Formats: sequence, C-alpha cells, structure tokens
Amino acid sequence: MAYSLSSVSFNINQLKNSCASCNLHALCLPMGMSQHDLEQLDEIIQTKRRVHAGETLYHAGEPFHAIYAVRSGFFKSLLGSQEGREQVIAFHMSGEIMGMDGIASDTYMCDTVALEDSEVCLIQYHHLENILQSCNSIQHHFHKLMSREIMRDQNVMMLLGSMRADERLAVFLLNLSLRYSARGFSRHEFYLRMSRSDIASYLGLKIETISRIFSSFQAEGYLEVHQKHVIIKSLEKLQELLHQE
Amino acid sequence: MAYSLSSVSFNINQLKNSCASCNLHALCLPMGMSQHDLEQLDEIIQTKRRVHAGETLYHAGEPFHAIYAVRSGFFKSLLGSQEGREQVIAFHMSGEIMGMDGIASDTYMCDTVALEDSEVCLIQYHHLENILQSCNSIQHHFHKLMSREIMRDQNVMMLLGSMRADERLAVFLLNLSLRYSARGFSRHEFYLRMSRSDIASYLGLKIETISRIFSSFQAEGYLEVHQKHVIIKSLEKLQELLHQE
DNA sequence: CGACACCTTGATCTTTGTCAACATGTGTGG
DNA sequence: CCACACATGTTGACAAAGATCAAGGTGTCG
Repeated sequence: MAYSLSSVSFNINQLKNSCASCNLHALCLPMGMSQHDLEQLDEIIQTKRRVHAGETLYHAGEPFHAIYAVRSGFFKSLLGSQEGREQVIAFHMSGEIMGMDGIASDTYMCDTVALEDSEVCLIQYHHLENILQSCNSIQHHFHKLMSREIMRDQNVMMLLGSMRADERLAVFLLNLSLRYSARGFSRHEFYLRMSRSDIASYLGLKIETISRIFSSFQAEGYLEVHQKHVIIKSLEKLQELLHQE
Repeated sequence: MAYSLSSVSFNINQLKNSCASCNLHALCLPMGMSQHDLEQLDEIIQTKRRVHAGETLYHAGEPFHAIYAVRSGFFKSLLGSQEGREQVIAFHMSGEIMGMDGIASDTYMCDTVALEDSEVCLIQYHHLENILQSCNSIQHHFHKLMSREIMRDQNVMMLLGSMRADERLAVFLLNLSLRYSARGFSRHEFYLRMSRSDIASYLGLKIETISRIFSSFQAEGYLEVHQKHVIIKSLEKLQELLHQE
C-alpha cells in the first residue's frame, strides 16, 4: 500500500535560505510583496532549526524571544495549568506561525512539540519589530497573522462550547482536509500526525469517544480509517452532519 | 438596598478627550509612555461613541475599519455560525480592546453588543497602523494586546475542553472578581451585567445548569446570589474547587 | 519474537441536558 | 400605583451524551 505522501511533500534539502524561494511563500507571506521587502525579511529569517519528532521546540515559562514558522513537519501546542490539567490547544502545519502567545508576557505560554521530524524558521522577535517599523505591508501582514490566530481560537471555543462529540470530530477532519488541500495534498486522504489522545484533548473529549466516533463514521460510510491513515469517502456527508440539528 | 457601585464607577463627564488624562490609562496603555507618544495616540483617538444597553457596536460581516477600547460599560461578543449556532465568546469591560478579530479578513467576525449603557474610544485602524510605524513602544504594546487576546482565548479553550460545570462557573466568577478588583471595585461583591443565558453560552453549558450551580455554591456557603448581585463569601473555597480533582 | 504503546469495544455510571412547571422580576398601560 | 404580560431565573424528574472502568486487539520497534 503506497500510503506515502512524500512525493508531494516539501523537500527540505531543495529549499534555499530565502523567503523568496520558499514554496510556502503563498501561505506565509502577503501577496504582492516587493523584492525589497522580501530581502528585508530574509535578513531576519536566517536561522532554520530542525526539530525531531517528539522534541519540544519551546516550553511554557521559557523567556520569549522568537516566533517560529513551520517550514515542514507538524506540531502540537499544549497548555498546562497549575492544577495539572493539560490540553492540546493547537496543531500547526507548514506555513503556520507558532509562539505568538508569548508576546504578551515575554514568556511562552504553552509547550510546542514536533509530532514528526520538522523544520522551522526562527524569527527573532525584536528583529521582526524593527522590520515592521520600516515596512508597512509586512506590519499589516503580521497583524493579520495574529488576528487569524484569534479567529482560529474563537472558532475552537465555538466548537468546544456548542458542538456534540461527532460534530467536533467532523469539524476537525474537515479542517485538516482543508489545510492539507491548501498545501497541495489530497483533501480526501491523509495521515493523522497526532495520536487519538491528542485529538481527544484538543476536542475536549476522551480517547474512547474519539475511537467510537471514528468507528461509527466508518460504519456510516463517511470515511475509512486504518490507524492514522484517513480516507474521507464523503466530505459532503461530514458537512451535512453539522447542518442537521 | 444600596447595591449601587456608581460611587466608584468612572464618571464619563469628567473625562477629557485624551489618553493622558483617561483613568483607564494603566489598563489600556503601556507603562512609562512618553508625553510625545501620548499626544500621538490622542490624535487618532478623538472619536468617542456612546452605545446604549442592548445596542450593537458592530456586526459580524461588517467591513472592519476600527478597533474599540471600552471606556465605560460592559460588552459581550457573539460568534455565529452558518448552522445557526451562536456562542458568547467574550465579555469586555473598561480598558479592554474589542474588534481585533476583524483585522485578519477586513471583516468583523462577531457581533459585539453593549450590556449596559457604555462608551467606547473608536480607534481607526489605518491611523493606528501609521502611528505604530513611527512609535516602537506603541507598536510593541499593540502586539502585546493582541497576544493577550490570544492567551485569553486559549485559557477559555482549556476551560471548555477540560473542566466540569462547577469548575467553569468558579473560574468565571474568579476571573470577574479579578477584573473588577483591577478596576478598583470590590473583589467580593459585584453585579453580573450579563444574563444567565449569556453565562451559559460562554461556559458551554445550559442555563439550568448555571442556575443549579449558583444554588449549590450558595448552599455550600461559597457565595450569595440575589439575581445579578453576587457576594463571594470565600474566594479561597472557590479556588479550592479547582485544585481538588 | 516479545514488550509496550496505542487503539478499540463493551458494560456501566455520572454529569449535564431536556422538558415541564413554577417563581420572580420588570416594564407597560390602564 | 396596581395589574397584567413577558422575560428571566429556579427547581424537579427524567433522558441522553459522554466518561469511566475493564478487557482485549493491533501495530511498532527493539
């Protein structure tokens, strides 16, 4: 079974050390950016960092100094509390920005962990602020990125606050499908990089519930699951799940 | 019964049209801001707007052009979905910023409604971006504000994803207590500006559940409730609720 | 091949939601 | 200023969704 998606995946070795030549360009940067602006960005994004699967990129409580763009790979962010609660609050894939929660208090608020071997662009925050000062379009783009993060979180609040378990999983899968397809992968077939327990935590459910709903979706013919490999048979039916009360 | 807190509340009429003289200064603006910076800010924050109780400040879908600082009063923000779901995603009190979710797509994402007669400072977004370009400290402060919004939302995700109903209400009340006390009001005694159904929606619960938990908290002697008037008898006991598993 | 982590499934229990009745509060018009 | 109507909040009985507990299955990696 040729489950491998690697033929379409980003080959790190081919990537030059430049935003202009990065194939995540369209995801990560504003449209119609001038050559000059791109050069400015390249100046601060010299540092790449490899993160192995299971390795933590930054820990909650660590002093904040940089944000990260996912170049390749997959991450999860975990928020802990004094009472020992722990919850997955986000999954990040290529072209997405991590660490913006650290700006508020000069301290990262969550742990961010690679779920597979990954590479990130390290963006020194004080350098970034300098660039933003001189370049209006980058500044505006950065604000959009932060605002998009707020939107994303608010949509998750909605999901957690008002949806049933099966709806939550459907939304989760549809969202992954959308994000994979935006990156040139199939919107019908992909690998889950995270464990069932990560999904459960993210969706505010228990792992057994996730397992059961996967089974029931499969029984209904909405999808096929073989461990982490998901084939969505009918995106429409998954969507209908949300509309029917 | 003299429940009135108006003796401590901000008297709008006394406020001058200036950030420098605004008594929300400490909540809203960065510490140690220079006179020059303040003057710059005052330039873009000339517009105040009164919003009557029940009135909508901005609607989801409206073109985004400004963010708002609450000068006085109390707001809620509602996120709707295609499927007709609707959820309260935030309550805003004086000194807090509203509308930053609109930056991402040049469109407000939620409805924001005054829960009592209120006044806001309107901050034209393109003016703000201009100022940020020229003033590093204001730029940094603005980023902190957006980042704080992200933190807040992530904490709500945690609450919705991993806490029991009574824990959610306890966190909600403790959070209000904290915010009131930061504004010079009693941390033990305050009015809820929102309805039970707003609270329920925000906490991802049903109104009957809220009602029951208020009753049980009262039975336990944690607090006294008379409609919207809350007297917290023991902040400690409410906090302990969270620690005991 | 075996150990271990991860996942699935079933039986049962708990928490919260639902439905219904009633109480209380608020605002309006007589 | 009272009476009524309507919105809002409370309480109880019951139902349902999801959690918990327990057992067993499957895959992965040394």
